[in-house]
Amino acid sequence: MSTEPPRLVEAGAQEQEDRFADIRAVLAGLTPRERMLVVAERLFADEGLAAVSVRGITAAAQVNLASLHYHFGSKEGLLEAIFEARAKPIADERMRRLAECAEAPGRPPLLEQLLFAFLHPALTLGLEPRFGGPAFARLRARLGSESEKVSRRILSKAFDESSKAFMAAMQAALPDLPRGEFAWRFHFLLGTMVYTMADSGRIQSLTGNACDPADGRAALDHLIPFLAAGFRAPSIVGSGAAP
Amino acid sequence: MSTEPPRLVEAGAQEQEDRFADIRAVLAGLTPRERMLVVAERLFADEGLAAVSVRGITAAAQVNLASLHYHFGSKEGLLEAIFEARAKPIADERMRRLAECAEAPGRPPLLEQLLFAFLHPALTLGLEPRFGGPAFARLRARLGSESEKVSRRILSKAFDESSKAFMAAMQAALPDLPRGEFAWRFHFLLGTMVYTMADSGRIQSLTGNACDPADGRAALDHLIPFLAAGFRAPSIVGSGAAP
DNA sequence: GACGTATTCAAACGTATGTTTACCGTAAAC
DNA sequence: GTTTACGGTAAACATACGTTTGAATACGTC
Repeated sequence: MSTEPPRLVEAGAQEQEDRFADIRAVLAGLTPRERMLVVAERLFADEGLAAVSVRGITAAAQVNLASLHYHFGSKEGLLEAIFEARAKPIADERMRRLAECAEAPGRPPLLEQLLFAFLHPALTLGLEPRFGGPAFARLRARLGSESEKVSRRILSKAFDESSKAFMAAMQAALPDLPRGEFAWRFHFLLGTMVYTMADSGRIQSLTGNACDPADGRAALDHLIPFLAAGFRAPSIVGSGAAP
Repeated sequence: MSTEPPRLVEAGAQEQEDRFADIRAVLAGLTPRERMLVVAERLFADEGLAAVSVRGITAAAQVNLASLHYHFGSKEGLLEAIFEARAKPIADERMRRLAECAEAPGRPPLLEQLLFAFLHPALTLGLEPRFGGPAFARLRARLGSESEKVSRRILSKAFDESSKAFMAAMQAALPDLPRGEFAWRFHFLLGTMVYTMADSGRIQSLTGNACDPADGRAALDHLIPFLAAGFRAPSIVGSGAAP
């Protein structure tokens, strides 16, 4: 935000206390293209899209500046490539688990089963620490409040299909809930999920680390009963108790 | 993200289809300092902190470039001034309503009353359309995923006191809920609130405008029963039903 | 070994950035 | 009537930005 202190050397060229020391060994075994993907994912998640420069990315990935445009065409192309690599597996896994729910004997599937199938991939997949932990989750959360056009298109492309499939299944599991009410509650579901993935540090600051949103498993354990109860709350527009 | 087409004139100097046409008349009656506050709030909310330049702000506010640094010292100083002007009223109103809840005859205050007192100021205050609608709400939501140091400090300063007060009161209204479980659920509450304030357009894209998060009153009506049910869900760690 | 494609590289291009400087105009205070 | 303080202005400063260029290198194929 404020003017950076004048760089002594070419921008981003020096080591700057290597932020990727923890995965330097992993990075060394990757191709330049893959290195850029991994590094940019984490930098975007930590600093925001606009705050990260292509020079910063290429320096951290230890590749030449022009390599980024050679492989991805532009900074935005790099972002799309990250989503291609990370979001698709999550969406695919969601669809796979939804199919499993539908095939299970006791139909229609329980609300809790659907919530788990929807949330588990997002909150735990791609969290392998060898790739720098929950970087993609934070990036996805951040994209929800970025520069509109770009991010909205990318999120739609990545998640619309699986989200809509789950909305239909959950609606079927809640036959008494009016459509409008259900839309609001699904919106709230997305809010808890995205806010957890963002791990803004706010709840830690308020409670002194009483809970840690980065712990995807714990988050799920607490989130599912909370959401299930919310979804099953009586509707505020003519409830099922109408005469 | 991609390189903007080359500007014909000095950056931001031309009209560019005046994005503030709706409040131009209001702006004209304000001092340069106030104009910058109002304009920057909306631009920050729409584009993100890093994506908005001081030239863009000063051009839109129709003040000289150097005026921004004269009044606020820096771009970051301007952001803090916006929070000073907008967040304090919200936090103050929260505390006022909390005191009202505590004084009411039927104590302890109902969970729903506390939720309303906490959420209503955030979701409806500062939405006066004369200042360009829910700009501050979107800005606050966006700040939750911005460049860490800056935003975290600003959010803490603005909201820690009132949030902690409400946590204590809500905990008292839920005597059977373990502290750790409550922390998670308060975190989820923040998620639904922030995501609603962000109004990312995601739910509209998924449902075809079945609900509109920018409608603070409707959001509250749906949010409070949802959250109350979630908070009252049985605890997953030893519930009250223990022998 | 020579050819052709794929990748890497150093350097530059043009422009945008946050911030500072030094100079004007105004209007109340003495 | 000069001083003082405040707000506004144009121009410049230094550097960061995304992107492009054209030559150099690697590499598998014939």
